[in-house]
Amino acid sequence: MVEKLIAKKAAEAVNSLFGQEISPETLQIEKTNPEFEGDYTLVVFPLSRISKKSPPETAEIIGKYLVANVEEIYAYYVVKGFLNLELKENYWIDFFLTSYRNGNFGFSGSNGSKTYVIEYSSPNTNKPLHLGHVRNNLIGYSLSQILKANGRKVMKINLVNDRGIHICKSMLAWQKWGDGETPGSSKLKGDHLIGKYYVLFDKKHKEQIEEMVHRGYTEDDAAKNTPLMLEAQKMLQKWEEDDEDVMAIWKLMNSWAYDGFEKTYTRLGVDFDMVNYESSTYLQGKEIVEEGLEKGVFYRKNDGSVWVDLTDDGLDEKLLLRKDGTSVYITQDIGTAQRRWDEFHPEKFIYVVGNEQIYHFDVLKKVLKKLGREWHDRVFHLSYGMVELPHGRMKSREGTVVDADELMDEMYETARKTTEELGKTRDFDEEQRNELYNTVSLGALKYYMLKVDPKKNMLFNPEESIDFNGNTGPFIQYTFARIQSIFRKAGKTPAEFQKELNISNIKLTKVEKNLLKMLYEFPQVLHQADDNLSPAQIANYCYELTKEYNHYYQDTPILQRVEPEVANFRVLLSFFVGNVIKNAMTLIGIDVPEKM
RNA sequence: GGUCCAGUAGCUCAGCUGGAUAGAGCAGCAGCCUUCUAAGCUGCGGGUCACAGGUUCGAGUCCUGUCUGGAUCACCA
Repeated sequence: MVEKLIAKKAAEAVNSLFGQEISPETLQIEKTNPEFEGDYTLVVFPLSRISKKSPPETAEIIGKYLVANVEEIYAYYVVKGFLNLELKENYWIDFFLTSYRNGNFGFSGSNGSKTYVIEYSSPNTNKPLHLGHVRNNLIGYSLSQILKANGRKVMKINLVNDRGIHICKSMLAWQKWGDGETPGSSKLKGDHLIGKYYVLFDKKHKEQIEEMVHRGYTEDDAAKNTPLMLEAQKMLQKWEEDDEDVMAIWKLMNSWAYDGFEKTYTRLGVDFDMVNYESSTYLQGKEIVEEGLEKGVFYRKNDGSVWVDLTDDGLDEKLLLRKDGTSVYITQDIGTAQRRWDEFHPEKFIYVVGNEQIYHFDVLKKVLKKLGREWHDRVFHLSYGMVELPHGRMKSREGTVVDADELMDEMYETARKTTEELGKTRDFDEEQRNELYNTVSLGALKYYMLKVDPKKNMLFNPEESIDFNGNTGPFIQYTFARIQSIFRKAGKTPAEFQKELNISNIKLTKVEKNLLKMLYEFPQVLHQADDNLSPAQIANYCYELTKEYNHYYQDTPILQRVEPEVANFRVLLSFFVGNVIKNAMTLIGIDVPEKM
């Protein structure tokens, strides 16, 4: 990286000019603002104390030194306290020559065996996936791609919530009013069928509440004691006792849910290395609670329940085991964390879970620390914000949930209509069309959701999400497709251009240099996205690069009407840009079409 | 009430560890297809970076306080 080199040399300059040792890391090297001459900027304000001269004078002296002593630097320009350094054009050309053919430019090879465990998706088996899950899945999948690109070993885990009272609700409703309906008989996707009965339960439950309130119950009492609710609780008990009939329904209905989820995942393009089920993990963690009791970091109340006191850490007392000895949510997470540690010794445990659970993960970390697990600080909760709709939050009860499958259907339909209106697919066959509409609609959806910083709440505006112009996925896909069309037009492959490449007389245009600089940054962007666990940084980089390239494409002849030597370079530069776009888009889970 | 997060153009969002005159897209207006794909490009208008202090040569960025919005503080998961 040149920045490092410049910093090192600048430190040498300070040392030899002003007789002061200074470490290169303390120097600020930045990209030069585009409105000024130069490529990199040394901020010299802090140095004027050392030089005992004004910032511009200091910059002047250091600039002179650097041009004289650093081969790569061609010229310097002083603006106020900023020393702008221009590299020799050769530097960029060399970069181009060494990198443009590298199909994995920016990606690190595998470095070591450190595993990153990333848990995401984590659906409930009582209803289909909705928009919130979509954000979760896209973030989780993209992060794992980014981690891999940085050479990490990644273990993607889906922890399915397949037990509990909410599951019993849909089971009960189906049992009472389902009349044997199956996905096959109803032509409904399995998860949707189950969701239907979950909603039905809620409806009937509400009717009963209303009726009881009429008879003088308070709303709260009624909600806990409707015949339906009592029956659901009884069902949960039976489930825990392994009751044969209940187990049979449970297994049957869960299998429907899994079929449905599988289809949604496949369509979304996300996957997992491992699936855990809460039904088999919910008992874990109990022995660790015992251990905590022995160590004296937990305590038992008179009724037999077990607690941890986190008031010294600014939190509250937290229940770890109920008085009847059964475990709660946190108990289970303690257990699964321990199991993941034993199995993988992860470098990091990443949990992609909504920000409403910040407190829960705080507790988890603190409890692990109290238990003396030295790996407690490897637990990282990637808390993403809510997805809001123009009219407020999604609420399943009010029917304002955006269903994942329906959403993808609608996006597909929009992609089809738009594409046909533009007349882009006249020479496509049926399969090619289908593939393109899928690619474009998913590209739009994924980009729309990933370009936003995960931790922020975001607004899902249906009209904007299906927009294919401007800062959108299809905009980037389109640019990639245009680049590919250059090769079709030329009737030559990149390899053939490469053979004829002769760069000795090439003079870079301003935009070409900009493009090369942006490409040069890609590896750093990739590191940054890894550091910050932020797909949004990749998405935004893609957009910037694409915009710059479109600018180039618009007013620079690339293939035609230029001398062959120049054309060769420009075509291969385009190829390089295309490759980086494609690779970067892969990191956010988006495919790019050859033609659109 | 405690804790956490957010507040940047009419709308949706960038702005990485403090640096130069705060950027995109959408929406609005005006232009560009005998030329490599117009899902593109160019231009115009649009800002008290919630507010007030502070630190600093320098603050949208850091600190303190206030206001607004959201989340959370279950023997639910």
